[in-house]
This record gives sequence, C-alpha cells and structure tokens, in this order.
Amino acid sequence: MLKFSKRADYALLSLQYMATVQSGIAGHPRVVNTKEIAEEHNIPVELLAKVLQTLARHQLIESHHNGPKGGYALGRDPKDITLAQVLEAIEGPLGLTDCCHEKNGQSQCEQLNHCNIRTPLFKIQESIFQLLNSMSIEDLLVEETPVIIVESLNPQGVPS
Amino acid sequence: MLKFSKRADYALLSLQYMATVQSGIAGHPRVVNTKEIAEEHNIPVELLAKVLQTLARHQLIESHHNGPKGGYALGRDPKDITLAQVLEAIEGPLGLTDCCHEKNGQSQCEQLNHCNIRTPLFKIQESIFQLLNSMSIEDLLVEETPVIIVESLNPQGVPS
DNA sequence: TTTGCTCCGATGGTTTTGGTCGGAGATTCA
DNA sequence: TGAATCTCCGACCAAAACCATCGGAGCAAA
Repeated sequence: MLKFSKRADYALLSLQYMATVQSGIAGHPRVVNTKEIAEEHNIPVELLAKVLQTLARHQLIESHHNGPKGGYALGRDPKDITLAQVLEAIEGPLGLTDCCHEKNGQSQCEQLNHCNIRTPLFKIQESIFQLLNSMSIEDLLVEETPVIIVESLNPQGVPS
Repeated sequence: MLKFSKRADYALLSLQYMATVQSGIAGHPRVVNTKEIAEEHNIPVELLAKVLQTLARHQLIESHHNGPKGGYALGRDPKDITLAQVLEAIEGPLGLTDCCHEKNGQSQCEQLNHCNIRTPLFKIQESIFQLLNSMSIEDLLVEETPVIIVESLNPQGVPS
C-alpha cells in the first residue's frame, strides 16, 4: 500500500491551511485554532489536536496558548518545512525496511545475515527520501485540485 | 513510516533467490521449494508459504506441485517482473492517500471536498510509482551488500 | 470569574499484520 | 499400491498499529 497514515494526512492538510492563512492571501494573517482546522477539513477535533501537539513538540509549528485568541502558527517559513520532516515527526523515523532501524544499538532485522537485497532497496529508499526532502509546505500551496483516481499499476491487469 | 510489510520483504527476498538459482550462477537451474527459501533466509515457513501462494496467484511465479520434487519457479524473465507488480500483488492497490482508492464507485476520502493537497501528493505518488516500475527483480541481483544504518532525516536532529 | 483555548495522559475499539494449524489433492518413488 | 513429500487453501489466533474519544489541568483574555 505504501500509504500515509491519516495522522500524516491531517498534518499536511493543517500545515497547508496554516500556511495559506498566514500568507495573507485570504484576509489578514492570523493564528488558527484546532477547531477551525477540524471543521474546515472535516476531521475529528480530538485526533487533530494530538497531531498538532506532535507537530508543536517537533517545532514545526508554534502553539500560542493565549486563551480565546490562542492557536497555532507555523514555526518557520513554509519552504523550510519539508515533507520528510513532517512525516518523520508524525510517524517516527522513516525507513523502507527493518534493517534501517536500530534498537539498543542492534539492527532489528532477522534476515540480516541472509539478505541479498539491501543495496538495491536502499537505493529506492534514498530516492524517496530525496523526493520528500525536496518538497516543502510551500509546494502544497497550489490552486484547485481535481479528483484523480489512480489506475492499477499492474500491466497485466491481474486482480489484486 | 513508509515501510514495506514483512510479507513484501519476504516476497522480494524469495524472488531474488529464485532468480539467482534459476540463472544457473550457483549450480544447475532448478525449482526451489518453500522450506528451502525459508531456511535460507530465516523466515517462518508457513507465512512464506502464503506469500508464495499469493505471488503464484498473480502469476509472478509458477507452482510445480510435483510431489517431493515440486516447488516454485519464476513465471517470467526477472527483468519483466517489476517491484511495483510485486508490491501490488502482496499489498493490494498502491496509493499514498485514501482518495486514490474507490469502493463501490465512490472515493473513500472524508476530506475530498475540503482537500487542497491532492495535486502535489499525486506528484509524489507518481514519482514513487515510476521508481518502483523502473526496477525489476533483475536489479536485485547484485553482489555482497554491506549493512547500512540510515541516519535521521531531520536536519534539526529533534528526537522523533 | 468565566470562557475558550492548549496541553497531557489514559483508554477503548477496530483494523492490519504476523504467525499458526489442519486438511485436501497431486505427484514421485519404493 | 502405499508412503512420503510437496503445493494449495481456508480458517484461525495474537499482537501491534492505528483511529478515535474522554477527562482533567493550566493559562490568558474578556
């Protein structure tokens, strides 16, 4: 599936929204609160709150707990927040395979000594990382987006 | 995390192994059975069996149930099996986000009407798909692979 | 003081995933 | 023919991940 989690989706939506509001394109720049983002995008408030907390903890956004006028704002320039940073904040260290992650100084991979596909997989991983690092929140600020349904990748059309 | 599932890992390991054996590099080309692959790579036999069945169902490999000499063999030339095909066979239709997948003719995305990040995300997805489609099992046939631990992507070094 | 917000921890339910088990059918070999 | 060895298939269970909810503490502005 290679899918983003919903938390990641919510994070990207929120950051894009905050960037738009702060840019001043739509009215005066201002701080936005959780409820507003949630209602705007049809997201459960409580879950979104946790996502935003996580982003704040990683300093991608700043929390302003100023009573009724509190809320969140971007911690830096939108073009200084890469998608890789967002994903890593939300989902933890990225890595296609288990052998990418250490725990107590040891790789977690059961097949480490019998594995012959690390090198090519790392190449793929590198490409994906490069991609995610090359795109920032600023790149999400585009106009109207049409609905696209992705076709099956399988050239044979064999049902999955 | 953007991680492959273990089933996907096992599938790739198996296909690489089968390609090596069939190429004749190491002794005569032959059919391999589940147990051999499992022991070779330290994988639970039963789970691997399911993975191989799935691959066979998608015609990426062929099953030869010929009693004691039975086993599996690649269904086509290694360079005609792309990684995208393998992943899609194992994990179902690929797609970064929910709005990629239809169900009963309807998109599953709750945020469809409030979503402003589809276009850029689809670009990312396209790039990843292109990458996975451009690599085949043949590309996995490389020599010795060193262990590499991937560093954190986060330039700030903020703990995740 | 009240309101409306952030923050944090705890919890429950559902889905996915990893892993297991048992039986049916086919083929080879003794 | 019968035993052994394999694939094949479906059902099953346990653990982990993920989504979602709730409750309460603290803070600042009106």
